Amino acid sequence: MSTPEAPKDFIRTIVAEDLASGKHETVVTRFPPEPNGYLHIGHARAICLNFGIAEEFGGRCHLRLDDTNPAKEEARYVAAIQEDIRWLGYDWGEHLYYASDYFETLYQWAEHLIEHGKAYVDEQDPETIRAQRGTLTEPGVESPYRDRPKEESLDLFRRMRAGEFPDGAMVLRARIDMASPNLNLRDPVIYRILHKPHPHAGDQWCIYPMYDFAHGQSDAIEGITHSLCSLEFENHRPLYDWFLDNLPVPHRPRQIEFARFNLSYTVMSKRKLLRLVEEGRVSGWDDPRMPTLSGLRRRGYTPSSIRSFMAKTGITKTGGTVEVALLEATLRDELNETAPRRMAVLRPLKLTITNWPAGRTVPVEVPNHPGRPELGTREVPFGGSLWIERDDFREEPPKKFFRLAPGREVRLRYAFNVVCDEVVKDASGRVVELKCRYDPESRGGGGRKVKGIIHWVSAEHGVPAEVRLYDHLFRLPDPEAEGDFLEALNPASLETVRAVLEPALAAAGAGERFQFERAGYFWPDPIDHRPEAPVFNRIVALRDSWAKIEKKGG
RNA sequence: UACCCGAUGGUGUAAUUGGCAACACAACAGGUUUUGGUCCUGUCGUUCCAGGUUCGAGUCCUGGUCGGGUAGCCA
Repeated sequence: MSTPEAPKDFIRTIVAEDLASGKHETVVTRFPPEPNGYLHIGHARAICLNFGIAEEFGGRCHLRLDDTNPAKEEARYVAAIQEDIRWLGYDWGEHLYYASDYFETLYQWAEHLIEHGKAYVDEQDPETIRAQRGTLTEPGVESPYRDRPKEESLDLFRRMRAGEFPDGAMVLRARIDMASPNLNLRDPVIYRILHKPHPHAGDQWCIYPMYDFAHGQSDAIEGITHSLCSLEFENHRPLYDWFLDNLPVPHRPRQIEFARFNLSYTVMSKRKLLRLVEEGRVSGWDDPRMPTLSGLRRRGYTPSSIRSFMAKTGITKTGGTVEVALLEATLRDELNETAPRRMAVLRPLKLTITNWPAGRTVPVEVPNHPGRPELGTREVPFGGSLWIERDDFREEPPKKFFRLAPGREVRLRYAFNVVCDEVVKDASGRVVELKCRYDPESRGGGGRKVKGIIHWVSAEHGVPAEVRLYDHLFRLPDPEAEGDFLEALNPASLETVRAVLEPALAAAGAGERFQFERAGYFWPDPIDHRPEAPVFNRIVALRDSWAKIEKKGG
């Protein structure tokens, strides 16, 4: 399942070298999400990287829930995380781990540090500890407890575990260097008291290790060779290595950092996504406009398009913003190849053929994919009463508009040419119907060549449906550029229309993706669609060069 | 005026590790087409700056500029 043309990035280069030099016999990576929220497309990069490398080099990739903080984590996220990773196409086999399963070992290692004079219990309150940490330009101040006898620290630490002290009463700190220019090395807190049951470990702990004291050690326990994380952990690497240097770990992993990525027209932080959900700006974590994997899945994105997108954007240490246009182009590329074509009228306008024999219906043979004849054809019923796209008619056509207008001729795709003779309006002046004349000689493309070709659905046979037209959630490339990102929300990110589908679409099965000709790629909404009440989502629109021409001319 | 990291078209990545700056997306111009889709062709760069080494520098050296990260008992 490896993604084609995967670029050889600096991390893969390191892995290849470590394998070639014999430093490692096999590569072991891990994807370590904290179960405190839903996975988004930013996580997909880490997933594709870690699982991708394991796959390409014949190693393995572990799924590890990084659950060291019961105050923020919930068991319900674990299932969602697994579902998202599987959906993306990756499998951790039996290698499902929890950092919390290592708590006992971690605890023993903490005592080991104390016994070697490399950790101490600090009874100062959080404010004092913070004040003593110093600033970016000034060194910190040593805690008065820093040099207390190790026996005393050991006793206190054991009593911390036994639950003798309330939350915040004291912490265990690594004893490193309060003057280090790297703040992470200024005697970091490694254990805190938290009288809170743990979603995975249950109620056996009331002290919990901090990330820094858990991550590298977990890597070591699992035999991880390359521990890949995002750039913001770069400053933590010296600490990561310090623990490995000072603990009797069974293995030596290496941390390598890569740049996180940003996508234009969206936000990625869990906090902001949560706000969208909580304030009801979207329908939930799986709203098709959300950059979450569950949102993209519901929207209709294919996992392969996301993997391929990740391969195209590559892995570097340069922070940047990828244009959503690339994601969309990647999806279109795939769907153009694979999606069967259908006709659907999104904003229906009645077209009546005045010279069509009353009550007559003829089947029109239509290819399922013009570029792939092997996909066969289907019959679409054609009659004298049709729906066409409202946008395909202009009473006063602008320059370069070559669709229908009074007196103009267009081809009804795969069927006949028609000329518009009369425009019918209602009392308010709104166009409600076009009366046209068809050319019996023009069937299937015979007769005059015309510039305009439009799609249609027989009014008698068409199936009404709700169609949800999704657009970017934000109207600015960088929603957080200025002020509140909510002000950048795109008011038109969802438009729901009452459309009419060609009959064949009524039988669409779950998971089937189609191109609605001239409109875009669509699929039945996985939750709301029912055969008797169809609901389709627009996954992505087709490129629309007429819209560009019109925008320029207007 | 701390420490760490980064800088190549509008965007994201390449460049045989010192040898003609390449690919994709976007934009623009044209061609093909029973989807204004697809497909095809073309256009779009002082490789952050200044010096230096070299026959030759995106790549090496020195200095600078700009951008990002870091002061949770979050991860």
